[in-house]
Amino acid sequence: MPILIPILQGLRLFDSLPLARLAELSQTMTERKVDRREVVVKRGEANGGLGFLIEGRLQTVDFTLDGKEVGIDFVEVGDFFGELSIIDDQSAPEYVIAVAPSRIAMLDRERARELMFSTPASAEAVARRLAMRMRRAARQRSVLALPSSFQRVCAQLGLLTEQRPDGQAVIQLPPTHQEIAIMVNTSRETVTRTLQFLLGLKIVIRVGPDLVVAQPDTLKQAVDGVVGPGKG
Amino acid sequence: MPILIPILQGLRLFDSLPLARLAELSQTMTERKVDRREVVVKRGEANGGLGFLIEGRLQTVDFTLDGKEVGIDFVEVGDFFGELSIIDDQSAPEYVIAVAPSRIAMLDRERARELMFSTPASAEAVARRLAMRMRRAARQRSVLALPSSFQRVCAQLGLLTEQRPDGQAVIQLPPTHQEIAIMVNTSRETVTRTLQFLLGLKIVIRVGPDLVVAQPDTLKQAVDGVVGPGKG
DNA sequence: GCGGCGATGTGCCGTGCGTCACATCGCGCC
DNA sequence: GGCGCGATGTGACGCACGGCACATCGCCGC
Repeated sequence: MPILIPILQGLRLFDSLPLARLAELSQTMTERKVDRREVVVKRGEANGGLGFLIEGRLQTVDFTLDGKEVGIDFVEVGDFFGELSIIDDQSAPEYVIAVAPSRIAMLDRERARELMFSTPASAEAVARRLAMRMRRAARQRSVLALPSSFQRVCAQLGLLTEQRPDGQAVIQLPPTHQEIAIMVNTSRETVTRTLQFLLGLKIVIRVGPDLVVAQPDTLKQAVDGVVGPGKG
Repeated sequence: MPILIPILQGLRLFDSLPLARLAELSQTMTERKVDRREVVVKRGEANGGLGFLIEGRLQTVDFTLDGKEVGIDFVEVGDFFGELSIIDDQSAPEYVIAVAPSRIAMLDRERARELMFSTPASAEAVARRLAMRMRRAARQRSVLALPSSFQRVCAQLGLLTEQRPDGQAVIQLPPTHQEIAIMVNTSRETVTRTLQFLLGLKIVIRVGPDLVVAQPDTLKQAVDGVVGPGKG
């Protein structure tokens, strides 16, 4: 099933591509719908293609050496994923699962490789995307390295925050406590307790399904360990 | 001061380059010697060039949000570094410091950018290198996500191990306890105690300045939490 | 030799937080 | 409505480990 060209135009990697080429590619790509929790890419899989997220939200996850799940990063609409194993011909380093019902498009390995490296512009786009992932990974690591669970949860909340146009710092559709716990290497209960603490001091506030960070500065102090349970 | 061409030929990024181009580049590059502990790239620096490690060993480090140091990865001879800020024109995401006296060569930003993206082959080499870094980062993260300090230290030792041709698993010139502690987010004392435990059971053995992993399987069990202090 | 410094080893104490256990809530489905 | 299931909240317990303090060791310069 070919993919509609307007959809392809929404994908960043195709930005610099002439329409004719797009039309050509659209014939070879296939669309797939996935449910929440469904696995899109298995770790260890080789020969996977390049994936594009058209709608929904994906998460990359891994497992620790002792089998516990670790959340790594998110894939947002317009992003591609699965590029690593195409670049270095090794197996996929992590799982990609859907955290919301999603639509994805797949491009086979050979064509993807050609697309990525045939022109300097696209090669640069790929490199830029990898660079962005590296920076996100670095940020995530500096969270993971914080000494106390309480601080890590606060820091992760900081990372999840988006600035709304009206200046409000909001966490839209926050992950479940369990998901946050997995990302910052702590227990679900500790996340609950930390959130209770932050809600109690009105540092963050519940607004419908979203969380609003009412006191971003205080949250930063909590990350630094200045503010916390048993510290006033 | 130009760099000798044979030295440049030892650098992976230049593999596919014609000799004439190499000669040209050698004129514009400068060499620098750095001492142990010296800072090569500062985080936040923009406009840095592309660095190449000719001799010695570098480490990328960062600081947590609350100021503690975090070890991230190593740069080995023949690798390049500082590529992120050239790719995406943002400031350097982390520090690069020398962990051994080193010699490095610098190529200025514009020429580096041209070198990286002018040909598909070099663009691919850059992408491959970024991919390798991503995979290393992923491994490091799966260590950081282990629940207990003891397990993390053991896992880190696993990562530091190299297979020697004679089949022995060796950690050559092991980092100091403090450096290991920084990498796995624990305290120096815990690293000491863990090593004492492993040495006591002869799971690892000291051989001169190096560490030999005598029982790789047992070390793996320690990572899984099967073997450990208070578990026989 | 000696002095200085960084790396290592070890005891002890206090506590943060992982874990278990259970209550409650909210939502979708029949 | 009522049932079931996943998400959330909360108390209690115990121990791993971070932090401090101090001893020791090895190396380098002189």
